[in-house]
Amino acid sequence: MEAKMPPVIQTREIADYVGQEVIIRGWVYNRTHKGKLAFLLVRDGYGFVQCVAFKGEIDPELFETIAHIPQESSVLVTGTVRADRRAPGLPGGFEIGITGFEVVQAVVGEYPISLKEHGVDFLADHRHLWIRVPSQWAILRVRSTIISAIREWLDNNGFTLMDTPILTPAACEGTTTLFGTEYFDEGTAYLAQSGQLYNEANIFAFSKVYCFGPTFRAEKSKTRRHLIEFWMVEPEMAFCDLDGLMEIEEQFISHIVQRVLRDCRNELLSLGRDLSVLEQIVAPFPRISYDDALAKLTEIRAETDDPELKERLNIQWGDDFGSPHETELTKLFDKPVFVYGYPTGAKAFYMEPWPGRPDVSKSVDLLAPEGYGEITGGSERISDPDLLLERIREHELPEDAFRWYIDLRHYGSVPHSGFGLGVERTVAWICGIDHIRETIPYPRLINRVYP
RNA sequence: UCCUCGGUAGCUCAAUUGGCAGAGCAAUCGGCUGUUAACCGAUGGGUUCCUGGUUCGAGUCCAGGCCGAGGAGCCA
Repeated sequence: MEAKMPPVIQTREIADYVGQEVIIRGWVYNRTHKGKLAFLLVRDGYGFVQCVAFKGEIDPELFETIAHIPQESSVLVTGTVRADRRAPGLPGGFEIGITGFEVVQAVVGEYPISLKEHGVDFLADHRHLWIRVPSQWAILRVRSTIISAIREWLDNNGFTLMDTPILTPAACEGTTTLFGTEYFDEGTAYLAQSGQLYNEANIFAFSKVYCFGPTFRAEKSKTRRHLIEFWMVEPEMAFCDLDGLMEIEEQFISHIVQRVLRDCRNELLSLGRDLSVLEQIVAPFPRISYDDALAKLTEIRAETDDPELKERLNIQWGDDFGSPHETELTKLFDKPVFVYGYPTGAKAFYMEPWPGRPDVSKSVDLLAPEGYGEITGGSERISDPDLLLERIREHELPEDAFRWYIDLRHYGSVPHSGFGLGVERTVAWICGIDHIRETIPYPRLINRVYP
């Protein structure tokens, strides 16, 4: 009788194969050998598993091959799965006793990324290889799950996906600097910084919509929370006021966090994330007005003995919050907190004024806990055509370019609201990592477009 | 754009007052039956970011530049 080939399995399902012979197709992440005993830590894209070979149990030549296989060589490992508490991996606790071993390609020379520490510049230069290490692999798996959860919730809650253009005719909000590019005979086109204005048209056809795509900001920002190219999901809802907006946001964010907890437990644990912190991220979220937040900050500033913090927290009514303010505010809560009712002057032109207080807008930012800061920004939009035109003129925006946008308010205008969620900031918060550059496969920073 | 700090072996870093350029890891070879970034021994490995200056002598001091990091502003 012909010998049956063992099944090729994924390391994440290894617990189901204890006692069976299986094949793992992957890459050697680490190798160590101790005389007649050799250990390989093999990754296959779904996890990491330790494979063990004993000299004497297998062909001596094969043992030498295993004991000397260079890091990152591609291999086919055949062996029997067994549970062993000592075995590292993801999920750990299982290992494979090697019975067969085939080298697909043996790495020649040095693999640049060792298991020792590296500097950020070196790692960034080798991002194409860096994504293989467990921490980066885990972060990017969480990112994928977050994006899946975003789409899942919106698709299941009556939202229609509307892809808004990436090449746009003019400044959408007139605030940030845009990337320009030559556009045939039409002059300069700009890379989108938001799909919101288009979504405001889309809701009149589909009621609830979202766009999801890359966003480009040519700002010379150089901080741990800024990318030049980042991904943003922007839901927009007809017949929705500021309160309705906050309810949707908290349901949406809660779903994302709980879905990651369900599907990426091992990844989060491998990143050292405290899961209990994430487990309490369930709607409703606390809400605080800009006025009250400002009062709290003034209080904190008065109480601190740190002269540096005192200086950094210096703020007057009308100013937008900077990151020091956001950090101090979020320390007061263990859930994300809504800050609503920002001064009109600090926000974009299209925001509906507060009833009876024209200097305040019906705007709301959601600040993530643990100092991660703003992850969403949204507002109720102006629905009156005359007020909108007035605002466009006040902001000295090109009236012609906004003709279609004002037009929307003439044909069945309704109260409507929307927000934008920054995917990378959300990934950074949920994973508990310091810098946004690790939350996207190939980050674009002010001083980096390679690789 | 502003403020602060940094640039030495493939990587991470050390080098006393200005006095012979060093270590660990990685690579190559050898040893070891439970390693967790294994360990032990051996071998090879340098434009000290660049340009100019001071000095008998510069990785070290001075001037200018380049590159990077952290923070600020702006924002998601």
